[in-house]
Amino acid sequence: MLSSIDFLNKIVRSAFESAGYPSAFKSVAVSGRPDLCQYQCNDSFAAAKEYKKAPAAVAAEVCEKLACAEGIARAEAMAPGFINITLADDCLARLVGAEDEKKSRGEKVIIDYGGPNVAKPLHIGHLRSAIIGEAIKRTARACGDEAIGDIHLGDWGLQMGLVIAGLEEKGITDGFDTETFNEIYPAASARSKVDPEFKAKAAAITGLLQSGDQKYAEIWEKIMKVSVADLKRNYDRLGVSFDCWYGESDAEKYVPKLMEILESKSLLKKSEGAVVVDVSEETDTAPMPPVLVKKTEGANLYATTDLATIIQRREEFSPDELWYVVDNRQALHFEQIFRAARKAELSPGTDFFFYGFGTMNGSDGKPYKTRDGGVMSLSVLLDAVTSAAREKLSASAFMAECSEKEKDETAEKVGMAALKFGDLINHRTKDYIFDLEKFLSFEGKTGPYILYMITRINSILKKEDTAKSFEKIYGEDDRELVQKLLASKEAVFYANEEKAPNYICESAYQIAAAFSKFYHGNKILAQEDREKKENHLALIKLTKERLLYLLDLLGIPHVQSM
RNA sequence: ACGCCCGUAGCUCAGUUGGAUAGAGCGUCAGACUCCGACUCUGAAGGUCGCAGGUUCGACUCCUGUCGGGCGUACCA
Repeated sequence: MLSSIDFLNKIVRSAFESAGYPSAFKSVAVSGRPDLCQYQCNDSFAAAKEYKKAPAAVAAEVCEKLACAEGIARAEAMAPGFINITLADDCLARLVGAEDEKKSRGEKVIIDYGGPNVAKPLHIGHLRSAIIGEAIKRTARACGDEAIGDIHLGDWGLQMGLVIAGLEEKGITDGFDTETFNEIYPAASARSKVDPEFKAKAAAITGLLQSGDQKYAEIWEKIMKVSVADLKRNYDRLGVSFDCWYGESDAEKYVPKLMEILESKSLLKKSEGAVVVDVSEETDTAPMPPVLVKKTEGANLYATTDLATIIQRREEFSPDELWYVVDNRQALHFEQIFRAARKAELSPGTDFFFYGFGTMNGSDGKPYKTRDGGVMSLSVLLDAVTSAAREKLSASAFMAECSEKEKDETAEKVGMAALKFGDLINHRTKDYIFDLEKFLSFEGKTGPYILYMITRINSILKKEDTAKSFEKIYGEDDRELVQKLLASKEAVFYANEEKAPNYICESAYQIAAAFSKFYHGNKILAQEDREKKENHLALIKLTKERLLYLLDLLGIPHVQSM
């Protein structure tokens, strides 16, 4: 599929040029008035200003040039100066059926997302980073970037000391599993808040571990092995994968180097006992707190490992860009990190970006909790979604003859599709309300609705397929479907520009809905006109391919039938 | 106190460089199955885009002020 906007941009640009307004043209857009035209260009207003003419006159001149261009069905100037363009059906069909252009190799990007802590159960706070980060990564790749996903494990902080201390108390040295962690960590964490002695012990263990103590290093290795395997299971379930499983422990090796650089550039300062880097700038209108790199007692902090990680990534990958897909609430922290990294030139030539996301809330608008007010673990949530999907699917006649195993697999996929689509349809930066029933519904903008439309296409193609390619539009319904397919090209582009997967969700829904309308209005298999039938089959095949492509960018699974 | 984000239909939310009549889903109401999967489709009602100014040919979008909500502001990550 080729971009209709790219296609039109070339034509309209040359029309502006030959009409004598070479510098005014910027871009064509999908029309906001589909009753008038398919595409519009508003740059006659800019041209009018620049060349001191009436917008309507400019629009008329440009339209005159456009009228004879190939592929254009209509180009009309409308008061006060809009340029309205409609493409010819055969042009639309040609664009939608064409092979994709090869993407040139873009930037090398490292995407930091996921960010789970080792030996602590994944909870719903980790959900958005994982699924948004995954969608952003896949979209970036589709748009030509070389994207590397790094999970950035929290495997080196105080929580490791707490878990080890907890294990020691119970005399556990081996044979533990994630269940053990689920018990030990919350208990140890709670105890450290009321029992200073225990906390000191955990801190001491953390210190020993970090300074290379043999005994603790061995326990740490075992914990890592068990925990990482468990994390992989959870992320697999979500369709999320990482190229690198590096963690804070890997960055720790770069801390001496970091301190050396900061020292050599005279950026370190003592402040209230701690060692800090001042990152305030003269243009700041608000106070900017310094970055703390060493605690009073000399230990490292969050910021220290984040900065060291930048060095690590530079040495291994020399990335053009570094993207952090992290909770909005860490915006200030990363602003500080970016400033410190630039000031110390930790990775010259690398641009840093913070792509924050909002929280998932309950129906009360507050962060989602379990019934007793605790933090809900991710696996509990995923199980709940899957079993609700299983329940829903039990009404399906199409599932009746399937084995229990197949039913389970389908329910898992439908559940994940519901959850991920329900999340990603919301704008990344905003909080949203988790509503399982709504997400799982077959009606409206949901994952299951889109999957359902794919199963309908599958049903038809199973009965009759075609090897012919799509080349002809017959009526309003298929024209609209073609336009929605073409529009998805721009949706992917904008999603990548803004790191906003909701554009892709919306586009997938638009395609599915347009297909559904087409499906209801046209008999495909019973069509007597052979050529028309072949074209319709080819069109729904294209539709299916496009939907699968968009779902894949979102990291959303699909099913053959449900 | 300061800073950032949000406020759009009854509810949940979109809204691409400022563009034509502000959109969608759910819900409500009225319709559509002898037919490829009706868990679907068609149509209708529903709005002073929090409020007040300003910039502009044109503002949900930009600027200022104001009200309401969320979050953040050095030794947790």
